[in-house]
Amino acid sequence: MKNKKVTAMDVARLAGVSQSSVSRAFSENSSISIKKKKIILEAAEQLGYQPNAIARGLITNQSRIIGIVMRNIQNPFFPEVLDRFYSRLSEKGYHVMFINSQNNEIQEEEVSHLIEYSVEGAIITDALLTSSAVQKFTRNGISVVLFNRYVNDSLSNAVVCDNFAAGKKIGHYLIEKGHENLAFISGPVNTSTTVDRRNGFQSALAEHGITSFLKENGLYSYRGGYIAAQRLLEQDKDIDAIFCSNDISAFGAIDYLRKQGIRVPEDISIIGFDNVAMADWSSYALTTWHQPIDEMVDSSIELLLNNVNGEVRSPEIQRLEGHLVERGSVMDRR
Amino acid sequence: MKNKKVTAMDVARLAGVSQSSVSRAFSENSSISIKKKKIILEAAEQLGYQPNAIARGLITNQSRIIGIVMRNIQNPFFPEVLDRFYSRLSEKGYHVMFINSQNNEIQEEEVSHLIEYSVEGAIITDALLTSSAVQKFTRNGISVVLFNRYVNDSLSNAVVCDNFAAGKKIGHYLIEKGHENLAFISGPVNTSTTVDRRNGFQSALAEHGITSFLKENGLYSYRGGYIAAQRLLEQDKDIDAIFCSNDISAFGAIDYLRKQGIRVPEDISIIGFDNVAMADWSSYALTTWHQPIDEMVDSSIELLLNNVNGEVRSPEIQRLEGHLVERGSVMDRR
DNA sequence: AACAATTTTGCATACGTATTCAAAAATCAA
DNA sequence: TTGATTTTTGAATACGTATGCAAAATTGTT
Repeated sequence: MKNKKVTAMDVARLAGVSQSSVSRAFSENSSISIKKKKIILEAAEQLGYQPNAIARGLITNQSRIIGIVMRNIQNPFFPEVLDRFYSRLSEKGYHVMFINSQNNEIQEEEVSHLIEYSVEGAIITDALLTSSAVQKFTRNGISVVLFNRYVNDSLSNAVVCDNFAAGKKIGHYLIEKGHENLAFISGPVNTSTTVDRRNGFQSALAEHGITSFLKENGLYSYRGGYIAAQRLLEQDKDIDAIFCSNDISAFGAIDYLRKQGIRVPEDISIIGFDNVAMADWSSYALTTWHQPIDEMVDSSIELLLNNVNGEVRSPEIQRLEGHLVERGSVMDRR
Repeated sequence: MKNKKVTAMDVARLAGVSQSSVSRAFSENSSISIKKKKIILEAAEQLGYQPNAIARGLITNQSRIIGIVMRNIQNPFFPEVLDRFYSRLSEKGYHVMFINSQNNEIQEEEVSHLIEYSVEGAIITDALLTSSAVQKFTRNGISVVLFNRYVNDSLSNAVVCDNFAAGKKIGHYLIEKGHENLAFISGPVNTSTTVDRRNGFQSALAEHGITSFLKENGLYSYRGGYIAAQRLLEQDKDIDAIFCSNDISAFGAIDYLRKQGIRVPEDISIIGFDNVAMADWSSYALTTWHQPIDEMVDSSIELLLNNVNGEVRSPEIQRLEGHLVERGSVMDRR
């Protein structure tokens, strides 16, 4: 038989006070005498009272929930991002509603779910917003920040790694290490991460008089990187370095090369992007670009919470700087 | 300036009906004429009305939220589990409140959060419940299922892989492949997964007259597996196979052996447990035991939802059968 | 002791929805 | 057309909490 739920009214009766006093005992910055508060908390403990966040949310219009919409949860980069978001948000008293997304653009249903629960903000990782979605969030006073992706439509706040600068530095780095015949394995085309990383890379190569290089779409996946490497080598056997625009596809590319008896980095250098945990595993020892996840998460949350009141501000895109991590997958050919 | 929230009252006014009719228009199994429903839905669309799940939850005492408490989110096994739970739960109309846990036992604060939001159930992965926590959940009518872990205290439902049977089959498999000097890399001691996998392994070895084997704690991590392998080899250079009780520590063990110039599987065979995606990567090509995540998730949800009404039933432990996945890390020495 | 100032507390109410109950409307059968 | 039956609909209410407002209580000053 289901127990009857314990409410503030029950606590009030036991403690000999009013329901509003019980509510004040559980709030910060409320006027209540120390003595009465003590009595109330003891009564609550005795009854096993737990404030009802749903009722509180209805009254205050503050759910204390942040929605995190995440794609590619099985890419090790994103569990790390989720871990960091969770830490920071729970420190600030927020709870996380998790939405596992499947599409490049957040779906109407996903938007509806977030609005239904009056989330106080939404972090969208690795996906984009339609203008209809932006409108719905804005109309409902829900602050949104795109994490790791952005669009130049001036509608959404975003926090990304400075991918262009990173791609450029990677380009210079590979050339300075003596590589001449470079190739690029991208993620899904037209995503801001792919475009910016490739454009930065291209910019660096152009400065060295290299006006073209081979590109294949690695779909940001292990298998995609494996196949992309295969396709690149079919086109040009003299490639001496490949910039993979994420770590997972770099692992796939490395495994393809190894299967062909091509040594990494002796024969072909591989560099990745993200710096996931297994980049450090000695079977890969991947040289890669470290994304500043901590800073990106902190900036995202700051941007998010500074808009939770629904103030209309000009959306901004924050680009944060990562850094190179040298391990063993890039040869020094000088 | 924040927009005023659109409510069912607003829709009612525009549609020329009552608020209760609007509510009925958004509900299934409500009595409302087709004509009126159409008018109401059009008015709602025009105003951008979104039912308020918080208000609904207060009335119905059904939050439609399931809490998922997860540890070790950066172990690739768990993002896959989260992905599957999310899929199944959203199909059934549930939303996921995500809690990233850090301890072997779910914390009081985490219990309080779940109760506060009146979650309709909670999945606890890779962690345990104190009896105090069980009491609180029960008192609040919240169904709980432990995923991948259990305790023999008869208080909590649990769904696990049949780890004992798996460990036993792995033991027989390695011996049948001609290995004689076996070792075991465990997870944290006293966890049900470690204990059952080791006990099953031990049982198989005993049937072949092998009464002891070396064990080291690999902490279910890459670095832990790496160091455990090192310690094992320090103790006995003639080990010819190591059963690692999860894949991540198997990757660490493999990398340690490779660093020492010890070939896997020619010199030492390695077998893991879980069958995470990178077990299939050709740099590891890990032979491993596949955990039946889909079935485990389905059983967990069935167990969970069959208790959402808070009916008191004898807690049960469901053990589901996995299977061996042979790749390239176990040598056939016959 | 009396009065002023401040703090504490309870009453009343609202938040937005779902649902009970009964009235109104619609439908059906004779 | 009338009466019986069924369906639809709105009024009223409750869900559990937070808070405004004013009364009550407490504290401080003269």
